[in-house]
Amino acid sequence: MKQPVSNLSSNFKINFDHTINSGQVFLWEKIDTKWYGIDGRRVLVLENSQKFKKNMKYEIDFFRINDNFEKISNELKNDNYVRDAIKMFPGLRLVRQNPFQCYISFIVSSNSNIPSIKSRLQNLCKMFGSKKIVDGKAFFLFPEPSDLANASILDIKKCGLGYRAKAVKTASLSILNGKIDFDSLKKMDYQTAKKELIKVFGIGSKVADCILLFSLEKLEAFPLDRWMLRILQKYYSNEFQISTKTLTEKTYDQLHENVVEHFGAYAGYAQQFLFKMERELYKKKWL
DNA sequence: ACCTGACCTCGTCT
DNA sequence: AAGACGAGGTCAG
Repeated sequence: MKQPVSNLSSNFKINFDHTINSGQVFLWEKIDTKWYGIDGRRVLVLENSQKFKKNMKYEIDFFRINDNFEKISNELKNDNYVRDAIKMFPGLRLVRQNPFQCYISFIVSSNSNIPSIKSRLQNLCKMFGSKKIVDGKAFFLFPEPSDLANASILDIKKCGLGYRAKAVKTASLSILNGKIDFDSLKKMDYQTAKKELIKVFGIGSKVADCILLFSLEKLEAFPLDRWMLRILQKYYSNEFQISTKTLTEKTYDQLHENVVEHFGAYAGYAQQFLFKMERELYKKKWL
């Protein structure tokens, strides 16, 4: 039996450039050689060739260092295209985000491109978040649920959210009144947690999957956005039937079921590699 | 139940 | 330089 690789020693294979530039996170910027990122009320700071020390609990958690990536990637490599994508971006990883920030980020993402999403989130932080100085630089932390729940829709709109402003306010209220509780959602199975999320105004199948995958421990979540549909159509026309029409909730679920059957329990990881590969191919902007 | 159009705004392209 | 276009979807009719 092969000795398991120590998680702390294998993690420096993580490539922060690739991981941050993969559409999972929006509030990161590179200054000189360091990445600075907002995650809830924290500012994460990382160097390119960062090695994780035991006391970096928060960073270890964020970058999912304790996932057994050897095992996961071995399983993913059963699929040829995912295998190629892993070969191209071996240091790409999923991250584990602050749930509230992730929730709002993807509500705000609907029908938008990444530069717009980033701009809106930055504006929300500036208007509703508190300031923190790190390395002599000023950062604005992500607002708390109460900050956005108590804000006026008009003020939220000033951040460039358009019709999404109402959704951000009501979704934040759902946190305050307990209709959405992230710790409970983490404990539920994928399907049950997803049903709860979709009850929230502004959250559909795709956004729910992003929240589940990037912040609520559901690695079988596989966000089916226009890119992923294009990818499935392009490389997997033998495996999946993709119609050109927009998916209804039911057809979405059906396709997701087939996708998990094909890619396995770590389908979410597969999605991240495929998404990264295809968007790089078209030179799409990340941040 | 499924299908279609409308939707705010902004970065990018011409 | 101004105008059109489309973007990691969702909701209502």
